[in-house]
Amino acid sequence: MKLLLYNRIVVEMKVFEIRQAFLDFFEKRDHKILPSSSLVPQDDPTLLFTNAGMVQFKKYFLGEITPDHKNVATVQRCIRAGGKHNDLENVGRTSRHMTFFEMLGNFSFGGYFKEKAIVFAWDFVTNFLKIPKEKIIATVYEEDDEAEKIWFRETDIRKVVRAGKESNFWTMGEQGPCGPCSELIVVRDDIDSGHECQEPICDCDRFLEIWNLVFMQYNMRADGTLEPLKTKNIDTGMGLERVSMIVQKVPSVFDTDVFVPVKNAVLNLVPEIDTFALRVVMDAVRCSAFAIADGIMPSNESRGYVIRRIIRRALRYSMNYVDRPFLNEVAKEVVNTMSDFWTHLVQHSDIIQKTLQIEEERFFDTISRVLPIFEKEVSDFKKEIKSQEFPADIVFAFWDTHGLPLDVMREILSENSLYLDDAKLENLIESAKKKAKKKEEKIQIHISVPISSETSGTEFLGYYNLISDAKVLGIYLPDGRHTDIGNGEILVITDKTPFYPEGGGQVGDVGFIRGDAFEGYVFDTKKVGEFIVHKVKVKKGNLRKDMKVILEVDQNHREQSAKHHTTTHLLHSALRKILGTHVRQMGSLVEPKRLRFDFSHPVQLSDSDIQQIENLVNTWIMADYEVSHEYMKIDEAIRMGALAFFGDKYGKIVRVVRIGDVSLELCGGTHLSESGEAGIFKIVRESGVSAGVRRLEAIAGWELLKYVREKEQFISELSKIVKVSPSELMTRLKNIVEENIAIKSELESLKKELITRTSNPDIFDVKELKIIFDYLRGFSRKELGFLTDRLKEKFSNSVIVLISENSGDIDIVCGTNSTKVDCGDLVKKISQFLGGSGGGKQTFAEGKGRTKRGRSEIADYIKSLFEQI
RNA sequence: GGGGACGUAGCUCAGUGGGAGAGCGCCCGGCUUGCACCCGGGAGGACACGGGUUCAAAUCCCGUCGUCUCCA
Repeated sequence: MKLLLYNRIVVEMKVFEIRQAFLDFFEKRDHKILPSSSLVPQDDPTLLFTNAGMVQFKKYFLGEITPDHKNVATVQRCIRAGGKHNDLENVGRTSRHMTFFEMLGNFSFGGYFKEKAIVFAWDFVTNFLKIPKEKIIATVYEEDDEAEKIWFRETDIRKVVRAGKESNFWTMGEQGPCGPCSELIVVRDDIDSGHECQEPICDCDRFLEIWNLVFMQYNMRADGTLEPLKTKNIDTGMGLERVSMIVQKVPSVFDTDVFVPVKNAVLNLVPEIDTFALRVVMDAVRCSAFAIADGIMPSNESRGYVIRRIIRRALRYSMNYVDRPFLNEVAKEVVNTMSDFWTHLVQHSDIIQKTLQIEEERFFDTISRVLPIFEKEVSDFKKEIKSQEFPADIVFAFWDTHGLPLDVMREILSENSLYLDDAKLENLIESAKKKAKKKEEKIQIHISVPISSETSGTEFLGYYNLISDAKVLGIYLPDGRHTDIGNGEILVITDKTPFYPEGGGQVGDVGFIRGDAFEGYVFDTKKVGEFIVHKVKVKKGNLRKDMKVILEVDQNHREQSAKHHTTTHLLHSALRKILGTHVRQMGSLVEPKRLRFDFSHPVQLSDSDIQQIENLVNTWIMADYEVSHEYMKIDEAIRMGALAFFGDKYGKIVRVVRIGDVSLELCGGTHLSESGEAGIFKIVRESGVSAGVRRLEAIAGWELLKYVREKEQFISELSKIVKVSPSELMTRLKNIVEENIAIKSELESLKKELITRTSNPDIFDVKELKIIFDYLRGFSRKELGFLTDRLKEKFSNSVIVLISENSGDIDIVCGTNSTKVDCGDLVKKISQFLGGSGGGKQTFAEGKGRTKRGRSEIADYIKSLFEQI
């Protein structure tokens, strides 16, 4: 679509227009336009990032959820870095690779199939994007005759090529929905790849895959055989930047109009930057800006670590041109240019910049700290050793321990005409990876319950009841083995139970189990599959299968857990309100004693942050909101704005807990009925889990009263000890510490004075040496050392031996200013003579004796040592 | 979740079992008045915290806290 402006200038379609044209095209053809999902896959713990348009529809393809619309189209934000699809190392090297990109996709769940999908694609690409027909080649799976026929019958394409499984058979995983696919490839005559290309699939830039149409028609069974699907699906994906590059006739994706202002921003800040680094920088800023907007903070774990690596890679390649943070400035321009469509970027603009800046500073800090140490290591190595091979383990240590980029070290080595054995380095890295992978094997309890039609799981009654009767379905030993009669410590499964099993961060309930002549204490509850397992300590009698029992939850335990669970939700909301919506739950623990909450946040919380958060949570507690829950479809819950987080495995229907109008969260836990029951709430500890993740510990309700009382008692005991009122405690303690330091130093100088005055040594002349010996009481080694120095100054060519009885110990110190005597040996002998041990260096040594001997006896011994020589 | 490193003077750090150190900065005195002036003298330390091993620990071991870093 070319627009004629001012009669002369021809303007190509902008990225914004291409995106819009795509959505309009499919909307007119009976597709529902849906928004992009987050870069964090919401219901797929196996996936690091959303890496394709189909990710949010996976459950539709698997048939787990029936979609509201048969045909849909989206523009999906995607990251391909880490995991199966990893383009990170290609970025910068080609004209088309990026870690972040937008994917245009049309989907059909049991609606249309191959024919329509192919016709839609051809129509859009040739008639709307006006890509010349003669430049387009289609590929089909080698066994898919049908697709090939459709291409020739329904379109005027010139060339269709058959290809193998590798490129043209799509699978979701080891098993599940799969099928052949067909790709649209654009031949770029303008590019000379410099080699013979294997048309049309080649790694170079000459043949550009722009659109992949997947025809999902089989289900792959675990054994690898294919069975036809009842409902066939369409899943397509077209890279927006790639297709824009063709439409706009520019050499790379980085030359399309969305990148031009970003490029100018970079060149403005770093004019000398090379093309490679420029591309890496543009990609990294775009990727990290979108990631941060979706709550992914750079960190040392999981997807946050991938973002950190992307940012660091950009800094690494640009550090030859710039030595200060600048990505955060570039990010401004990214937000500007991308927010015409991605409006959510604007509201996260501040946090994107701040996070990038912190991350950049961290990188430069690390480099400027560690690089000189490495350089010194290299120059030391060159001085001492003749080999040209620099030890791989040193390079490894600098990378592993200090995060110094490997290729930066390689550069330094080659500048110093040293080389590195890459295989050795690779070995070290591999073994470190293996070491990190090794997980502690948890003892897995394998419990098999005879599945009959009436027992497909344990019914949970605990949202409404704390006491219930139940029938025992199975009894197991702690290691999971089946047993019929239980005593001692056992695991009990019943048909129904009021006991809440550990889940969603909340610990399992405790309580009592009673039956005919039987009593037991439930000390923990867990979930295994669909069954709830009670861990029971038997107190009286035996438990048998099929026995009727009464299960009663410990009310205090449950209530106090509920206080902490409800306040956890309030805390979560308060954090997002006060710190920002970048706050994401990273972990949670709810127990009667306290709650612990981990969340993403780049910096330490200030005292004022903590106070504001506490105030807000307490305001909400005192407002006494109703806490209600309802069941709904997951997509409905998310549409309502419920907080749902990665890591939980949600089913089709989810439970949503609502607290007034301040919190809405997916949760299966047990809660209060009104927020006011929490009483009062306080954060008691703030700490860091890893970079980018903070941890708060807090308590509420009765536990908080207990906590306050403990603190109060602590202070009152403290004031009793120092004998002042609590209000004066601070000044008093400060004074005591200061006094203590002053007294210590005064005592030291007094002791020095005292020992100088007290000492009255014997002096013996033996073979031109002066042996100076004294036996004192009540002085420590430190003072003996001081006196030794004094005597050394006074007498040249002397050996000083000082002994002091000091609270039961016999301390020996020896010093000399003669080179003919070794004090270490001397003290060893003397201390052995006195039944102890000691040692030191030539000019100074010390030791300890255990048996007392008279002054003259020791003096004679010392003299005899010198006379022997 | 697992691995590695670090924490010493205001700052940057050295010190791998034997007496707490250097450079810069600071204070005092002198020499000078050309740009990191120079010379002499001085102050400043719970060696992160707690426990252990040892005749002896900044140093070795365990734990806690804080910071950095690699991997899944």
